[in-house]
Amino acid sequence: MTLTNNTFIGEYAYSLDSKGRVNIPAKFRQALSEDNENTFVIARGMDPCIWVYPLSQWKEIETNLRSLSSLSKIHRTFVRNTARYASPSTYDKQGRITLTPSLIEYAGLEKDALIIGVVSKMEIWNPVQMDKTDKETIKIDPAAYDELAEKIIV
Amino acid sequence: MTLTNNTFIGEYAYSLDSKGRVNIPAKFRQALSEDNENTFVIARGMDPCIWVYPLSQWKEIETNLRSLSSLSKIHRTFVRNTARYASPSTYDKQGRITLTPSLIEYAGLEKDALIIGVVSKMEIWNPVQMDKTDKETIKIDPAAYDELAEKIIV
DNA sequence: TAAGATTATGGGTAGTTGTGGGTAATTTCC
DNA sequence: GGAAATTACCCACAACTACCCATAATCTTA
Repeated sequence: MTLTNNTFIGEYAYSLDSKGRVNIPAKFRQALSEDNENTFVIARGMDPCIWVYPLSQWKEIETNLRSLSSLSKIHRTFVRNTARYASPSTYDKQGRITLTPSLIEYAGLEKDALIIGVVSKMEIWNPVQMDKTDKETIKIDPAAYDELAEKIIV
Repeated sequence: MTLTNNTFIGEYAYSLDSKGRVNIPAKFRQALSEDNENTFVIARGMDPCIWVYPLSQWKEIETNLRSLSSLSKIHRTFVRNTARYASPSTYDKQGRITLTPSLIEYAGLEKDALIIGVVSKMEIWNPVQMDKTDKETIKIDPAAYDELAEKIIV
């Protein structure tokens, strides 16, 4: 069963091969709408992981970035840092995309890669780093977290 | 007699087979509206059990998740943790859904599975864990419990 | 109560998916 | 311009999953 177009949920454990390729879960590939032409855009995540957008979604981000003024220093910095490490990547016949060395280093990826669907995009993590981040999560304000849950979970 | 669409009440004892499949009670399948295409979404419950949503219900949650900003750390964490363990599952010709190993482990399921209808969704429990949770329930503030009861029970 | 239908559970099989590696085309750099 | 390195594309295999059928128990209905 495939969910709504361009929606990604679930967690998958894959491995990064010697050529810097990772598999995109079959379910995610099927969820990708036609107009993306089998292409994702990989970029630095806000957390130490790689963000993988459907091409169409990235284009929206590009549009938003265009609207930011070059006169503002914070805008310039934001646009630069967002665009700088982003790179389109089309998956091959086996369903793999190739990651850039720069992003592999940023996410601290080695052999194992955890792919997590976060609805509008996906994240690629080093499982060790994900564990570490999970443990820090516990320190998040539980009240604020519960409040969110109440709003979101019907 | 079938209740309102997408409403689940009652308790059923089933077994988990070697392939990680459990039966969905026939009554629950009949209660599922057409637009769900025989599909549920299984996810981590707030208690140590599996939550099973009708697909349409999950889509609402997804929509809500999409509204959260990736710029906020707590939002990112919330979206990740909600989507991460969720997985759509269409029941087969025999009326069974397949659970993921990760969720089976989370709910501590072994051979026996208790399926409980909790109105808008259902829960899958290890009966032993359910017992334990029942006993802890006694510790809940009775005043708060009564207050709720008065509001809800006509 | 008996026959038929439905339901719960088990297992087999064909097709799909994930992973490794090979080869040809392209790019880079001296 | 040519060698080396990189990239893109292709094939092959092993593991897994979704789908199918079979059977026994249970429920429904005449």
